[in-house]
Amino acid sequence: MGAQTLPDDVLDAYGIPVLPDPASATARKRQAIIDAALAEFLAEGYAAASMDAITQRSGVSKATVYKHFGSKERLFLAVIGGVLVRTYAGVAPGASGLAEAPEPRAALVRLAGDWARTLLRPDIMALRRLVIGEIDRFPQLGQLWYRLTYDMYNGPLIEAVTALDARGTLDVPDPELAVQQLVAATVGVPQLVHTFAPATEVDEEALDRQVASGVDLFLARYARA
Amino acid sequence: MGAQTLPDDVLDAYGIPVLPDPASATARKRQAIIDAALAEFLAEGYAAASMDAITQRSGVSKATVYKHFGSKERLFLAVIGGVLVRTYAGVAPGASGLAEAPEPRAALVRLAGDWARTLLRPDIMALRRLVIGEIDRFPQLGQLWYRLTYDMYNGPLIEAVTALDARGTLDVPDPELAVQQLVAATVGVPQLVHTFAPATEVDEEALDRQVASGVDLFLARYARA
DNA sequence: GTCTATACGGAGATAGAC
DNA sequence: GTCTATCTCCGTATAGAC
Repeated sequence: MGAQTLPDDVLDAYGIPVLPDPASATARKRQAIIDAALAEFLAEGYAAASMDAITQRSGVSKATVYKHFGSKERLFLAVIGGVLVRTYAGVAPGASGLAEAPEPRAALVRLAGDWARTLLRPDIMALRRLVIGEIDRFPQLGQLWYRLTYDMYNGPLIEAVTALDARGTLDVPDPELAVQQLVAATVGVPQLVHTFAPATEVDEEALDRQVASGVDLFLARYARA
Repeated sequence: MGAQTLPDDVLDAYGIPVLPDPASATARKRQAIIDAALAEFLAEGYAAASMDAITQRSGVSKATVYKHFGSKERLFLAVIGGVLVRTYAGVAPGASGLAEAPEPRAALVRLAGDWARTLLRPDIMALRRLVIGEIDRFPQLGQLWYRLTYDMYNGPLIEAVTALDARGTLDVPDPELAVQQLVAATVGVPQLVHTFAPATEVDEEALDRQVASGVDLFLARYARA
């Protein structure tokens, strides 16, 4: 039933022993633990997740898991924290070009749409639910999540909105609040539904309509007349 | 250390035995279990909550808990589901008078402010985090939460907005979406922060500003010119 | 570093007296 | 209905050989 441990040295087609770099062998095991732990934590939550299950999923022994990570708590922080950073690093739509876009409305719609499609991915929604549910036990993860979304999305958007204000395209007295409203009115609307009804499929047509309408809401208030 | 069981029959000042209604005695124990379970689940989450701890907090025996609720799972559903219903029933700011309010903006600001102050209560935020974190295990609670907020808030608001549209005060092509945007732009903004940073105190001044600005956002788009 | 085997406690749930 | 005492299993974590 359980995954078998593969031998670290095998013979190639010519009978030459293939000796893997020992360092990379332990690195592979470490990665296997991380993958297994992530799957287990996402499926069961922190408390119900079992170190035995993580051990079996990863194909290493329990002692190895503890040699690498010390405790369940530290394993959780390492895995979830790492996933948060890697997930957001690999996503990055970036609001960079926004301030120079010829058509601000189209650029905002595309940007918010990309962001919404990312955040609504089932794996990211599941991760978000896990982090929210464990925030009282692991406040660091809540801070990390919030800072990452802020650094990656709100921050650049605030700069872009400020630039558009200075150029006279927009009239935004409080850029930070305005960006929070824009995000809430676009991404926040479908996200709320999918937070409480995870099984619901993302309706692309409805999503486009919600995002576009949210951007129009924003522009109706903040576009210079 | 643990709470002691109080005798069900005591003597009053005249030596007359005070015989409590036996039915209400078991009802009181049932209530004690519910209170203890709620506290334990909120503090520890579902999986980490211990039936032993609930037993000790409530002052009854573990067997009694199981006689009443059968299993940990059913206890959780009964307690959290009950709290959701009771919480929302006891809150109900109600959007009833909105359609007839002389000044729609002031009425909307007051309504959204009341709603925000309710949802930002630490106990309700903690309950919300718990429900979100356990949604993969207990989808019923997610549905219940969403339906209750909808029936109590979004639904009446949609009716009010539709009425204001018919009367010519507002121009709202999609009332459901517009109400979702209004809620997101007002309540949703501070709620997002407090979801990921539970320790943060509610800043009344900032809250008033956020709510008022969200209403203005809504009206800038949907008020008839 | 990695394994097998095990220590040790606490979990959910129940039996049987009253 | 309520209690005390207990069953059984699974949890995290570690000791000691290789």
